[in-house]
Amino acid sequence: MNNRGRKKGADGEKSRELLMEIAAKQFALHGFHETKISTIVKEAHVTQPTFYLYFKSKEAIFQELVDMFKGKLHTLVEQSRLSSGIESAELQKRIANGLTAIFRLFQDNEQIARIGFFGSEESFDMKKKMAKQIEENLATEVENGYFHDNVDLNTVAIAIVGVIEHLTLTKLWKGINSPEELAEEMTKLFLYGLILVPSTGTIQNTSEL
Amino acid sequence: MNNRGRKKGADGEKSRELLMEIAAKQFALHGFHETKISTIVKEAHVTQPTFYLYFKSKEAIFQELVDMFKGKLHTLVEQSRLSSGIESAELQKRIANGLTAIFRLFQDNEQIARIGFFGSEESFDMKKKMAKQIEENLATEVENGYFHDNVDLNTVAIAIVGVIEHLTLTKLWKGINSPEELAEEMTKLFLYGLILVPSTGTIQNTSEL
Amino acid sequence: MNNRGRKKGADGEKSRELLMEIAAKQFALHGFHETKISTIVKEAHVTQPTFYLYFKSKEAIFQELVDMFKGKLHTLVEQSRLSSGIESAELQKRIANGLTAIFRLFQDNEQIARIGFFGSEESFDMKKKMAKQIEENLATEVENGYFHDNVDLNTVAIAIVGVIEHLTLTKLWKGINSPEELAEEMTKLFLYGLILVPSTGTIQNTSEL
Amino acid sequence: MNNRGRKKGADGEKSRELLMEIAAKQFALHGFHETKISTIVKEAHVTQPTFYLYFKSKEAIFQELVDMFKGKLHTLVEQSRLSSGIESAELQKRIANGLTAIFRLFQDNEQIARIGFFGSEESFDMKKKMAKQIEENLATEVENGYFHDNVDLNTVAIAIVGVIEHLTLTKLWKGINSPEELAEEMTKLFLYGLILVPSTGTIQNTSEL
DNA sequence: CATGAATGAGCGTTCATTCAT
DNA sequence: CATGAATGAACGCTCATTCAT
Repeated sequence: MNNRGRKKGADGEKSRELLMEIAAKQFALHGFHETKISTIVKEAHVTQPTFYLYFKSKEAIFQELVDMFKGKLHTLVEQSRLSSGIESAELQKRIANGLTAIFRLFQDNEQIARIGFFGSEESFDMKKKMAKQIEENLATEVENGYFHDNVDLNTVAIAIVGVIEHLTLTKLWKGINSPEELAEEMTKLFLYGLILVPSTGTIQNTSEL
Repeated sequence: MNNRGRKKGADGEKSRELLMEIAAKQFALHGFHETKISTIVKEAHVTQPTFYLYFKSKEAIFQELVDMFKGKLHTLVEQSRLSSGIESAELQKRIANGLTAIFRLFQDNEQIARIGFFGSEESFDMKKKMAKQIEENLATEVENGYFHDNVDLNTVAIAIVGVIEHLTLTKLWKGINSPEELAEEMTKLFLYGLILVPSTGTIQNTSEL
Repeated sequence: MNNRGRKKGADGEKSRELLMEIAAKQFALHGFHETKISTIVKEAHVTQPTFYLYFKSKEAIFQELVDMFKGKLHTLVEQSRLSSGIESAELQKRIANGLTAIFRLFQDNEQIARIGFFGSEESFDMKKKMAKQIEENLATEVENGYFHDNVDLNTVAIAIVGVIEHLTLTKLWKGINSPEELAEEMTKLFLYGLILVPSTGTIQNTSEL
Repeated sequence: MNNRGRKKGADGEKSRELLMEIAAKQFALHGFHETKISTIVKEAHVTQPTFYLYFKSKEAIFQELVDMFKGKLHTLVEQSRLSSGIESAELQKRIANGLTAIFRLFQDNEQIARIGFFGSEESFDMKKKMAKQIEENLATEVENGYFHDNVDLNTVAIAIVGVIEHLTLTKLWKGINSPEELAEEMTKLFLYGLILVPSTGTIQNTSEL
């Protein structure tokens, strides 16, 4: 006599999660405007009113997903701050570790990352904040005498974000490279540049930078 | 002083161009799907049928704008190929010039660039092709003994595209830096990296990369 | 006494059928292109989206109606084939029965018949097939020695279809004659023709007309 | 200094006729509502305003074409009345001649016939009038002792119109049979019917078919 | 005689959202 | 907890028709 009219073991929390999962996939695939509630509910085998039982609106569920990513990113930043405090002689390794963590975050949360970092209107803000933090880290390294400051640190920070972004889209999410690989390549590139220093045991042209 | 506020007998070519201009702005601002024909024609002070007098469909005008950007990019690439043939001792300058040209293109054609490079489905393709061309250039520099190949050239090329992309969005189009400035910073960064080489007249660690 | 004037929570199947009914009437009256969804839904006291709740498109509902008629016609043909197998001395009666069945079909399904037989692009095909079947029947009668073949049987078949068509439009659907009446008249006409055989003391078959 | 701005020897009467010709073709092919002014003028190499220089509206040119057919049909009827006055012993031939004339009219004026006889709202009326005249002719033949009246003459008349209509569409306009052939077959069919008179040693009128 | 440019009115269709049950 | 049924608002597009030149 219980379960009357219920569809196979309906469970509010379950439905909600299912809807979020499917919505994440759809938003990641097609963006906000091209994702249709009707598609989401169809795939979740529930009806449209059920959707509105759990989410106030299309905007609401989208924002919830964006916030999820924001949270993960925030956590990462918190942790990285800690680790950045540890003074270490192995500069390259330390930097690579930081980047690896970022790429891993993107790899493990592809869908909400797509939404939060590429599909939302807040993504600009998030990237800006990320750049800011990187800039601060860079400044520390300069102070510590590891990095020169011949290039504008904000520009460098923005460049790093741009590279992370593009490598994630074209390599990481295509399965071409692992987080570790990408992190290592990036680190080498940003640390030492492309120039081939003639090992004539003499002075090189980095001086005039 | 004639023709003021005239609706009938106006200049067709002008109407067409006006519509394109407004459409470009709208597409750049809101993307394809969120741009409404009704908005475009309202801003152009014409009615909807007038739009269809000049464009077959919403898709058609969008593609026309995308193609405009593709054309400009193609022209740029053509020219850069020529100049890249000229062997020059001033490597840094040469690279900076190439980047300056790209940033200038983006600066002078902001709207269609937004559409073609950021808003269209072809944008991925265009970036891929751009990366490919950059990779080829890098390979030449390696052969010529200017660059090392300690990092995967394709990864570098993709990184460069990512940096151009992000700097354009966050610096160039915000009016913070000029094409020349951005090009120079980028060149320095990618050529020499961030590492501060202790000028103790000794060997540097690029060797073990 | 409940449900009076209710818009929400109404019976979906009923709405669907109501829409089909009205659509049938409209298509029959004005043809496909001049029938407007707006008219249909207005008459059904629902809004346009409701229409699309039940039918994929204007084409879809039209085709559904055409198919309904095709089905009925097919069924009729199936049955008539069976009965045509029964050899009978009463040729005239048998033929009249066949025609009666056809006219009854048209009478009982006026609207979808109008659509399928007069308003659709398939109508030509259906008439052609109908003629073909009639031609086959005629050929059998010729073989059986009932009919001569002084006239081309295909022409006769087409003529019969033409007569059915026109009598349906001008007599049956105007309520002037019953299926039986029309069938009998047609049979007499096609069997014996109009000519008056001079009663020169010999037998002539016009007598039993 | 004349002809300034004129398109190649523009001549009002010529343009008008050209438009009518093309309109006739289009109306015949696609019916009234599916024929577009824009298509007509494009094919005539004139602009839309030019169309309205010669015709008040889409309805107007359509009606003009319908009237053309009505005129031709009227003329035919006039003539046939005259010829029907001539008493002749060769009944079959006389009737065939009448039908031939009708089929010829349809053959020589296919396009306006399609419009007037099949596509217009007046077509019913025209067919009704045609049937009426045929009925009168039949009545005369009955009075003259040529035809029996075992079948309702109005029904017969309508049947004849139906046959003409359908044979025109499926045989004449498909180029399968000539007016003469169709007329002869129709005549034989309607005069003598399909029945095979058993040749019980006596005369039967099927012989001379 | 003819046109380039424009429009009012309307059509088929879609989507996020909401009742009543 | 869930649904069947419905809708307001909007969108892309088309067509016959009309000015001003």
